[in-house]
Amino acid sequence: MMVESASETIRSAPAGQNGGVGSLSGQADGGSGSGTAGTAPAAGRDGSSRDTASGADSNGEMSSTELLQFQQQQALQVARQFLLQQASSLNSPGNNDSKQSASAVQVPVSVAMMPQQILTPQQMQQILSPPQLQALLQQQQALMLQQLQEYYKKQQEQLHLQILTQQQAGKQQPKEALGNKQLAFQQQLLQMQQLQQQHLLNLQRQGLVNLQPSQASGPLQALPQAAVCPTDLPQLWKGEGAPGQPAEDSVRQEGLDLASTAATATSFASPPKVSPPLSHHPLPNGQPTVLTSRRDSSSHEETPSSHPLYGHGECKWPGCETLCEDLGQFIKHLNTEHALDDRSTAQCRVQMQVVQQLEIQLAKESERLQAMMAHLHMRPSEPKPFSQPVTVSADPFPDGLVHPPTSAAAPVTPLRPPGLGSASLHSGGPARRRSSDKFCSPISSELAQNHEFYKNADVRPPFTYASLIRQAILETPDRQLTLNEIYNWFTRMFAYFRRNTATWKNAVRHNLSLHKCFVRVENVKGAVWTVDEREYQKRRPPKMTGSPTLVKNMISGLSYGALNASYQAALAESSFPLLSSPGMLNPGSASSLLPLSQDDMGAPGEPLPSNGSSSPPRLSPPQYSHQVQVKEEPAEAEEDRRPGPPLGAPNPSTVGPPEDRDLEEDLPGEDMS
DNA sequence: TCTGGGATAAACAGTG
DNA sequence: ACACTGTTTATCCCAG
Repeated sequence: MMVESASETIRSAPAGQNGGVGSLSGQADGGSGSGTAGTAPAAGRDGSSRDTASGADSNGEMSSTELLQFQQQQALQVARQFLLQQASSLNSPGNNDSKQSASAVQVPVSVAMMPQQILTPQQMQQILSPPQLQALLQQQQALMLQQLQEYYKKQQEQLHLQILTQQQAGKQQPKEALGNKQLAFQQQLLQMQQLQQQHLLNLQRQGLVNLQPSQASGPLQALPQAAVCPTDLPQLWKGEGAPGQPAEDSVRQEGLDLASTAATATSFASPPKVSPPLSHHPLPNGQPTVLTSRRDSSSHEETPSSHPLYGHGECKWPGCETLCEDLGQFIKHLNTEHALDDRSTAQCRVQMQVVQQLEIQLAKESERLQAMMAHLHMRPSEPKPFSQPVTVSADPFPDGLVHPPTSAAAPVTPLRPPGLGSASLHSGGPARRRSSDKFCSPISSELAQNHEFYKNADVRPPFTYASLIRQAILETPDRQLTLNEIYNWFTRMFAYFRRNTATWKNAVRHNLSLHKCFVRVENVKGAVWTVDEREYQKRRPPKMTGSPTLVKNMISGLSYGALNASYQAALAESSFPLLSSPGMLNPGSASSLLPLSQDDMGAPGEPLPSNGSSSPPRLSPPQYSHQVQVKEEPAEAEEDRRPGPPLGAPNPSTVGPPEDRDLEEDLPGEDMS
């Protein structure tokens, strides 16, 4: 069974090229880690700080302490206003209210949803009952809330500290001329960046450290990949003038013009009023940190006299890591190396955007989750923690490093993608009876909807090899792929195949050879595989008419209760709109997926809609013949396949659907073979 | 129970 | 000799 695994693994390594995939690896756990870092109820603090800030505005003379507080508050306020401004400016174009609810946010929702879906098989196996599902949802929610709260807290605390330090140093700095307000804001920006980076680093670090077998998949998939990938941050922070850094470039160009920054922000939501914390994980330190001077509460393990940017004897400024013997030295370093300049500001902006993204996503997802839970009559509370503190963790797949969970032993689990309503994955055994696309939603749409999911979750896709291969081929411009390219597609599109390399390649080859729908064409460069759509459609007469069976599969196959069935159905309909916005996709995936929609639309071969509610596009094979009329010939005759009339116009009927066109293209190839 | 489809495993051959 | 590709056969499982 696993004989090949060794060599396969090695060979598939190159496939890693696809790998941009896991840019977010290792963050998931970070979420948990940071979450447990003991943060204070940010939400509450948040509100208070804002209020007090406004009140402080009227102050004329104040003590140094008051001044500090005032500045801090102001900074926060300014920052918030800025954020709001961004939100409105971003949304206004589309006349969306600054209210900025989920719909308006340009956030890769699908990605955002990940945390809710990415679970290790083992974990998912525990979620076979409604109560467990509920628990999972709650946990996920709690996690997100925690993250958000932590961000707030950190921002506030660090802002405070930063102000203090800057204040001290500011006396000797020329930039003092900037004025308190601006300085405060600058500091705020700096802090935000620092915080964000620290957080991300922390997440990543933990993600690597906490890679426990049962927590391979990651929640932080929720991070805005489309916007600023955590992995990109270091570059952004460091490589100031690095070309090819749009965000940064814009940042630099904009200089300190805050208003213009809005343009760079990919999205933003109103000051995330941290969703009314259904906090299952009540944050430990509930102190009103904001106004109190230094008090290291958050994840900073430093002593009271420490600085959030200073830890373990080194500067924690993004990409700095300069060693500083003591706090004093550090502060000096901070003021000299990370002074208020364009660079720092730019970094800050980047950081800010990241924070915004996260906040938006968090708020959005929280909102969604609540709505979902409400719909499902689930109570948003009830922590009901799982055995594992954090069921979701980063998905380290990309690098193919630690992928403990789904082992060959338990390669397949009930874990299902959000949008997938199909499939009959039986918990037992390696996905036997993988729903062929004929029984569930169209693979293309399904794939499109859950692209990110499959890409990051080590879940076996509920499609047959044949359908997957076909999809891979059809996604390419010329509808043809070499075997290796098919391999790459598999690994690129599915985390599962990045990990479980033992048999699938063999299976792919087997399928290519076995199914007549796959035609090997001798190409200049070698042999490529194409899809004979007609044959593919013939493969199996659509016995089932969709919904009934599908539903049955969904429920029985998964042992899910009605609740889960409906839940999944709901997910299938609502989640992962990512494909609707190609821009949110990773370059690679985006391009590869583009054809999908097309495929969905015109693909005659596409199976019945998963929901089955809609009228079956294809009632019977015959109906398809119109497209492929060319081949009435027995499925067997290989030669017959060669379009007799075909050559010139292989598929006379190829008028409509894109695929028909493709078919035409393929046919010539057949001749070649 | 039979049958068909799909997955898996493995043997084998051809090629570079 | 080896790796890759492609074909084929056998077996098992599942669903209809």
